[in-house]
Parts: sequence; structure tokens; C-alpha cells
Amino acid sequence: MKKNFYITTTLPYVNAAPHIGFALEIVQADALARYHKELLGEEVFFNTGTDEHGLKIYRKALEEGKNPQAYTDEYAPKFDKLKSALNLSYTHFVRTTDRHHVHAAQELWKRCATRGDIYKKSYRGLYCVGDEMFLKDSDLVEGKCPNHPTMDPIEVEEENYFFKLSAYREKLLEHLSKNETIIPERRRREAIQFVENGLDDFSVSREKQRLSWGVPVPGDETQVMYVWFDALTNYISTLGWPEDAEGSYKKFWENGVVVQTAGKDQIRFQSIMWQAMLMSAGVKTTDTVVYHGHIISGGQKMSKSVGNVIDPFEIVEKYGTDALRYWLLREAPTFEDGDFTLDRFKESYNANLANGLGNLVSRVITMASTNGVKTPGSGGLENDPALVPFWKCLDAFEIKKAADYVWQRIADADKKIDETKPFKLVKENPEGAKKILEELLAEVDKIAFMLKPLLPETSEKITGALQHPESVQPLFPRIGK
RNA sequence: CGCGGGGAGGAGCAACUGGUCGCUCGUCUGGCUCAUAACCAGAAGGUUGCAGGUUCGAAUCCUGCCCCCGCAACCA
Repeated sequence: MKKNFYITTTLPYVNAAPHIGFALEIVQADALARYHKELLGEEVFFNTGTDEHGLKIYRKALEEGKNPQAYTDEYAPKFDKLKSALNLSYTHFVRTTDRHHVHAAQELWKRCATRGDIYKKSYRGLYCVGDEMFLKDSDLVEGKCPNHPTMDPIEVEEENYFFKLSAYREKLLEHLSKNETIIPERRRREAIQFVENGLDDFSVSREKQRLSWGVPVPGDETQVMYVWFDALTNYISTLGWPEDAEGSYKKFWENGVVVQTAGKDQIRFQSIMWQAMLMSAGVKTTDTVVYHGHIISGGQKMSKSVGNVIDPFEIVEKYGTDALRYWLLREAPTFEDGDFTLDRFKESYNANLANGLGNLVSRVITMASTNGVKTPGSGGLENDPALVPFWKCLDAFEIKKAADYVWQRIADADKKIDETKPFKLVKENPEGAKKILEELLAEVDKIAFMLKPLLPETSEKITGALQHPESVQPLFPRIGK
């Protein structure tokens, strides 16, 4: 029986245009989703969306002279636009301002409260507006927030609700003891260390008078949920939890394989807090969280002031969707930071897309069609033993390695042409040449098949060209200097 | 002693469970001509940041030091 596969990205905050780092996350998720759906034939629920509550958005909206809802209504579609720009296959797009999501967040709160894990206490301390978090003395670096050294923490006293994270130490350690809970392994050790260093209960609400833009705390009109508590709930609210009228929650979360993708900075939120919240509410924990690296530009973090920000839409417009997908999936390390520069991007485009993949497809198809050799019927590739290394890479979330394998096959095919010289052989031994050309066509067909989750559009083009060789067009025209 | 990542041939990376330093791009030479000035072969190019130590043997382990990057905003 086929499994059901659930995959979700984190929800980007809508206070700025889509970042290429998020493009990386969602393209990785898309490749995995397509792999499970199109190659393994599983049913896939692929979620993404936008995180729309919290102080930063509230402020941003005020800055632009809009009310927060109008502001987010304007920004959310920009993220949905990534779908066509990057050829994404997500099936659901959740907004944390959706009515159902708000309801789900409140229900999750109630369950945690019923369990006795949410309590109210007066808290007085230093508060970092950047993180929207209270700071512990041990967090302070020279009196400032370590994450926001240029912002002065403010002295705040207020009554907040807290979540008893400290009560979940043992359960979290047990959860994290399973290898597959976090990919890659290094990050799992990081998470374990974080838990072992001691967990503090965290504040899960804000006084409404200070921040009204959030989900109301059930049963307390003076408080609004801390944005993280609300946002994390999206992973199950999108499935229809808690009512589960359509049965998706049961099907994909309880009885499916649950995978989340997130940036490497998200460990404490996704693998610690969220998992503890799920445990508290009596909901199954996430099976696997895959953490990717960040994309830097020219050796540095992208920033507007440095002027090295890469706009994913711009790259797509100039070089095409699959050119960017290719870079994100193969040129960037799957789990570590990747350095994007336009020069390197063009270089790898020419070397691997134009000269490698594009040229191979072009030479094989042209040669075959001028000699009247047709593509043998394909099919059954799902079980082709020759593709096992490819499956294994993707099963282990090693997307780059999977792509490396495809390009190894491309190189092998080029070598084979050179060694067997079918273009020459056809004069002396037409039958032998025909056989070789058929093998090459079959190999191109396999390459197209493996490319389905990685470069879906290119994959289709190749398949189409194999059927209609007369209409073959260059897949990736070379980029001039 | 704030935390973390990293220093490898011109560039980007693999090897980091110790045992001939590998790959891609670029460069040079040769081959080929089916193909998108593409493809194939070969070559040049590194005492693996520095200094010690452990070891028969270290890029890989230990110690000290130097340098770069991220940890403010925009932002994943």
C-alpha cells in the first residue's frame, strides 16, 4: 500500500518581498513532494503559506499607513506568485489570518491549557522587540539582545501566559533520540544539546493593549497569542485540524509521513517548542524536520545596504524557472550555506545546463532522428534497478547528491557517444548504430524521468522532444559573457 | 574568555569513523565533428591558515595562535 506524504515549508513573514532563501526552502520541498507524488505514486499534501501576525507586521502596516489586515491581504499574494515563478506543486496555501487557522490556534491553546501546560504569571524583564521575546540575564551580551545588539531591550512588566516547556525535557530528548527526527544529523545533535542545556518556559502571549494584532487568547480578552504559538499551528490547521471534516488530518498527519522543511536557524522553534506543543496537545509529533542552510551572496549575508540581494523573480525572468531550480537544488549544498553570485550562476548554467544536459539531449535526438531511429517505448522506470542510487539519495533528503547522480549519467552518455561513435558507425554497420542510438534514447528518457521532481518543465520538454524530434529546441541556450 | 561556521592547487567544493589529497569550473595540449564554439582524452597547478604535539603514518586527533564569515535592520 502506498504511503501518504505530508510536507510543509515554514511560513515566511509577510513584511518583505519573497527572499531567495525562502525560494530555496520551497523548491527543496517541491522536489521532495514531486518525488513522492510523481515517482513513488504516493498521495501528497504539500503546504505553505504566510505568517501574518505579530509586532513586526503591525508596525510595517502602520508605516505604510494601512491596517494590518489590508496590508497582509496585499502581501500574501506576492508569495503565492512564487508558485508559477518556481513551478511549485504545493496543494495548500495557509494564511495565519484565515478564520479556520485562528480557530485551530485557539483550540491548540485550549488543549495545552487543559493539560495544565499554560499558566499565567507576572513577568518583569527585558524585552527585545526584534525577537518579540523576553531576554534572560544569561542571554544578554553587554546589556543587549545577542540577536539585536543595536536595539535597546526595554524594561517591561506584564502578566503573560507561559508554556511549560521545562516539563518536556525528557519527552523531547526521547523524541530527538530518533535519527530521523532531524536531518542532517549535525543539527539533531545541536537540538539535543539545546535541550540538555536546560529549557525555560516561554511566554506565549502578549498584553493586547501593547499588541492587538494577533490571535485572541481563548477566555482572556486582555491577551493575544505570541506570534510563534499561533504560526506554528498552521502545520495542522491547514489539514483541517481539529474538526478534520475532510479527513486530511487523519490521513496525512496521523497516518502519513510528516516532513517539515526549515532554515538552520529554526531548530528551537520547529524541533523544540513546536514538538513540545504537539505533545502537550496530544497530537503526533513531526516525523522529520529537514534543515537547509542559508544562501549568501559573494561571501556575505544578503542585505539591502550591501546591495547583494538576489531577487528570485528576477533570476527566473532572465534565465528561466528551471535554471534557478537547478542552482538551488544542485549548486547550493542541500544542508549548508550556499554562495550565490551571478557569475557562478552563469558558469554552472553554461557548463551543466547548456553544455551538459541541453547539448546531450540535442545531439542524441538529432542523431537518432536523422537516422530514422525512434524512441523505444518507455515505462516501468519506477522499478528500474539502474535508478536505485537516485531513489536512495532522495529517500535520505540528499537532493544535491541525487542531482549529482543524474549529471553523472549525462557525462557517461556523452562518453559513450564518443567511444562508440554511432554517427560514424552508421555508415559501416547501420544495425549496430541503430542499437546504440536506441540505447542512448532510452538513457535520455531515463534522465528526463529522474529530472521530473527536480526540473519538471525541462523533464517534460525532453519527453516531448523524444516523441517529436522534428520540433526539438535548445533546452538551455548558452549565456554569453 | 559571548555563540556558531569556516580557512584545501586561479575559483567553488569532497575527503574530516587517521593510511597514496578527489571532484566541478577555468587554463593548456591532443582527439572528434552527431550536437547549443558543444563532446572525449591527457596535462599543468596544492608542503590542505600558522606553530607545536600524539602516531609507524594526520587535511583528518590534541594544544596554542592568526585570519574570514554569520549572530542590528531588510531577511530564511
